[in-house]
Amino acid sequence: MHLAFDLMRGLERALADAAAAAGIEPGAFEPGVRTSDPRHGDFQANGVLAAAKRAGKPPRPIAEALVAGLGDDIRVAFEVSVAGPGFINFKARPAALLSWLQAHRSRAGLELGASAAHKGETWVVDYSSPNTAKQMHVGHLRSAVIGEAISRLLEFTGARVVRDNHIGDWGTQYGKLIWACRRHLDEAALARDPIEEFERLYKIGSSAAEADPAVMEEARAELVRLQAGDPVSLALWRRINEASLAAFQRIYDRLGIRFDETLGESFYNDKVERVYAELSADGISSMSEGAQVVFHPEHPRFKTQPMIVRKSDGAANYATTDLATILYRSEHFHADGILYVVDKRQADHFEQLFLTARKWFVRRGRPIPKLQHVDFGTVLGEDGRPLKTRTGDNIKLRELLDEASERALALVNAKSPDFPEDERRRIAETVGVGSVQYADLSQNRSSDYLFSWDKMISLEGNTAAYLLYAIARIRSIFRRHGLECGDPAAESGADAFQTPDEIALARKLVKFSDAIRLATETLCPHFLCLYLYELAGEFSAFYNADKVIVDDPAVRARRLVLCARTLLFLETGLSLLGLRTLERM
RNA sequence: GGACCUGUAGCUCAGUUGGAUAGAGCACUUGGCUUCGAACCAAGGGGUCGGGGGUUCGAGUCCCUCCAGGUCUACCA
Repeated sequence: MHLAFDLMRGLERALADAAAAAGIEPGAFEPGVRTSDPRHGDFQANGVLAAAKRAGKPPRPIAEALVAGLGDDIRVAFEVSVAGPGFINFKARPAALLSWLQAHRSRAGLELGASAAHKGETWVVDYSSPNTAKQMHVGHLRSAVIGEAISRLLEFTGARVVRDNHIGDWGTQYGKLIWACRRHLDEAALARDPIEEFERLYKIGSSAAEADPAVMEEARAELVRLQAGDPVSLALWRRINEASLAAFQRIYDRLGIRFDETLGESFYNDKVERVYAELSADGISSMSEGAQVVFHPEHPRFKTQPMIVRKSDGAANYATTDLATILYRSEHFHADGILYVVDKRQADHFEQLFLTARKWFVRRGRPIPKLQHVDFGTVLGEDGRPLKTRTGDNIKLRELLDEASERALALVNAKSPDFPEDERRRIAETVGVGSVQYADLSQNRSSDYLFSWDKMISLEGNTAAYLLYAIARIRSIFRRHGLECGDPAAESGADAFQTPDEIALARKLVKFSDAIRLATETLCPHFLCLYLYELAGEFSAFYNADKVIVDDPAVRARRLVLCARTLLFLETGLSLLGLRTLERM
């Protein structure tokens, strides 16, 4: 029995064929296959109702005709029935479930099946993108975590992914910072904690400039010197960047992030002239109040609210570099798509940016990449306001991860006191950081979310710890019985699933492909989280009801298939979300 | 003022883009370890899906309107 990776797609094709054979015009029938409530089956086709409506005929006879026209391969694999007003239900037979699970037994095999979705495409993912000379704080968490998960999902589904950290390493704030560096730099403090020292210096520069117009003027002069390539200014600027990137990387290491490119704003310094010139020559931009701007007359708001591409003082702003960046990504990486994993408050900016870029590219006859703002909401404290410390400062990301790790360590110490200390620490870091990542990913990214230590680290419900625990239990079964996970020998002779809990788990397993497809299509990792949580839940129920290591070799083999695949899917799924997993905890 | 987002169980959230009797977790009640890890499982109560109108075989989901909260709205990113 051959079953494709994506069972839903297979059913859609079979139904389309049956419709053609039944004389329904192509285009008049959209199969509309969805996963369904387990009470009804595994998949259902909703399309007959709409087609019948259009044709002005009763739906049930049409559904029955389609079912009668299905090929033998479908009938062998599924129980097919017509229900209600005209739904077609498909319930996978136990033998088909086993067959699918035997065909998808490795990560490489899953990837092969999934990679059809974006094969041959190049996607640039723009995420994290902090400003240099500052610590990363909670505000930087979501972009980093969501961006990494989306990058991994796209890669898994066949795309070439360019992870680009578009850092803020240029702009007016560097004038003030360098002004302060020249006067107040404390080399000892810099050696101890460079970012802290730069933050201190920036505060000095910023408040001095605010208090004294002469200082402001000097700061501006510093910026001009830097832009002119003054060696002392440039050396300071490089030091700031190096120290900042090193600090960022320490956070990224803990989150499992590694960028392919770090092309910050400064990289586009010499590329903005072309933006000014082309937009102006193409008549896309105009002059208003001394600035070069783009209006969009067809847009209800942007007909009066312009996008400023060059400030009245002649300088570039983020709109300018963002346009130059799109051009670079298009010409240099040949991007088919560019994703911006950025706070939803910047929605207006991206809408203007994309409108402008498309007009510009159309005028120049360039291929237009798909442009999407992958937005996300704010992290809120338990008072419902943006998460801050008690004193009103931003919570540093390093301290947040430290606390997560510490809280997890207290738990590991309580639950597994006999493990060696260094292992307990490693487990705590994996559980703690993973809990932060998972808490963020498991919620719909577009809405704000409430950050609660207790919920996150309580390790109950839809949390990282629950999934990691399921993995640890499966690993334990194999370890205890001296078996290697996924060893074909241990699985040979398996017969079809029989008990209710075996069948329920197997039915959940074969929907892995659907979860990957859904999460990737919508760029919403929480769909994958939800699937993994439900999978772990089905496993726990099965584990509680059916003993795996039993004497009957056929029963043991089929249960080992379930254990091995649950483990594979949980580990693959978590790694696609950017989480590390554990052997034991 | 305008535009956009949000409103689902006491609390925190899902709801596969219009499908069948709206689902989880927490909290609460009850039961389950001499048996592969109880960081677990099983069972139970809890809802006018913010209000009202509409579209259709069918609406938490789409359109209109009102209410409440949030965000953005010309040279910061």
